[in-house]
Amino acid sequence: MSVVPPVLVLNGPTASGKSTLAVDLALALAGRGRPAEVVNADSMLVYRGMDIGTAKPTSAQRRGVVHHLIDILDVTETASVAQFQHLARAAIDSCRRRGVIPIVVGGSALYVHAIVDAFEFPGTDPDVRERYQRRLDEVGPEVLHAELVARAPLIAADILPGNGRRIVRALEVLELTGSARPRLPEWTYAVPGVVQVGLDVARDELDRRIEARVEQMWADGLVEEARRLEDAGLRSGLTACRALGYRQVLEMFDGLIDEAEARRRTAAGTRRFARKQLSWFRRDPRIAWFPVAGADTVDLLLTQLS
RNA sequence: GGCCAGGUAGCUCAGCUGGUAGCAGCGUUCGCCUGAAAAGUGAAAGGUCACCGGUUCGAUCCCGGUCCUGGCCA
Repeated sequence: MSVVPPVLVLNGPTASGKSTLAVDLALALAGRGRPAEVVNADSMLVYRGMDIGTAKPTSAQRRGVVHHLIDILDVTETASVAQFQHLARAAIDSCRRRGVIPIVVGGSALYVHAIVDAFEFPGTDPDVRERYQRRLDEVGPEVLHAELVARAPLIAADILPGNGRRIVRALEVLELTGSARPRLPEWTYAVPGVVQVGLDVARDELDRRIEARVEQMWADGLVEEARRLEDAGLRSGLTACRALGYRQVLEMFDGLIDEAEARRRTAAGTRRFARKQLSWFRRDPRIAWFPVAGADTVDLLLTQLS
């Protein structure tokens, strides 16, 4: 019998142990004659050379399980949700055609959302974007927001006056399509057979893990890695240089803060990031939550797939 | 032991010699989120103003004392 394999989405905040669990699960599935591969849905694992600071699973940690969409961009390149959506859906399709279960490991909630749900992006134009971006730099978000109000009050109503980024994009979309960007849809899967689970970790436990992880990154040579990437053009990119850890180390290179402060801010920023991830996950009622602690977690997840 | 500066939100501090404190920064909690998302953004909750007594209609702010912290001098 040839049934189309399900798509398993593994959600969870940073440092919750998603990557390891994904491999455990893939191996367990393979052991039952159901091959599985990992599809990365983390916006920073896509960068070549960003290994330590992103806690990218090493080839040893991957234990032979195929991982998709890792190391596909240089740090000078700009990642984008729309592009990622396309690539991830292609990877998922390729797995399923081969009878392989794709395990999507989600770090970036928007990415997961865009991959799995009915999500369409209205297009983009670098010149138009650039123009509004420049204008934002000149006049500030409030003025630009007022201009948006004048041109499209309904769209403007959804965007707070302080949020320059979204104002720029709204103006870009308005100019390109002549209409509002599509509203966030209801939770409707665009891909069949999706099963979403989440890893639940107690808040204080999560904070401890984050602290330990940052400690480990420094011990493993994050500063040196950042130096190498700086030589490779990290600063000239838009997205990669914003990654937690790297951003703080760059500030350190600039003499703005000392090393202890860079480390402290990395941990603090990571904690905040984890909270943002959680608030995003909370919105999605389709995620089934599992405690991360138990050794039987893999078995629990297997029952979700049968 | 003496002198000086302080003890205000979880932390760092602001507070015109009196009318029951600050849109403060950081942290915390919660929300928003469609081509940069590890990004970008909004809001809320936190205080017996060290303690005791006095002056006053009224004291975080004035007076006396106590305790604690940091610095200087012995």
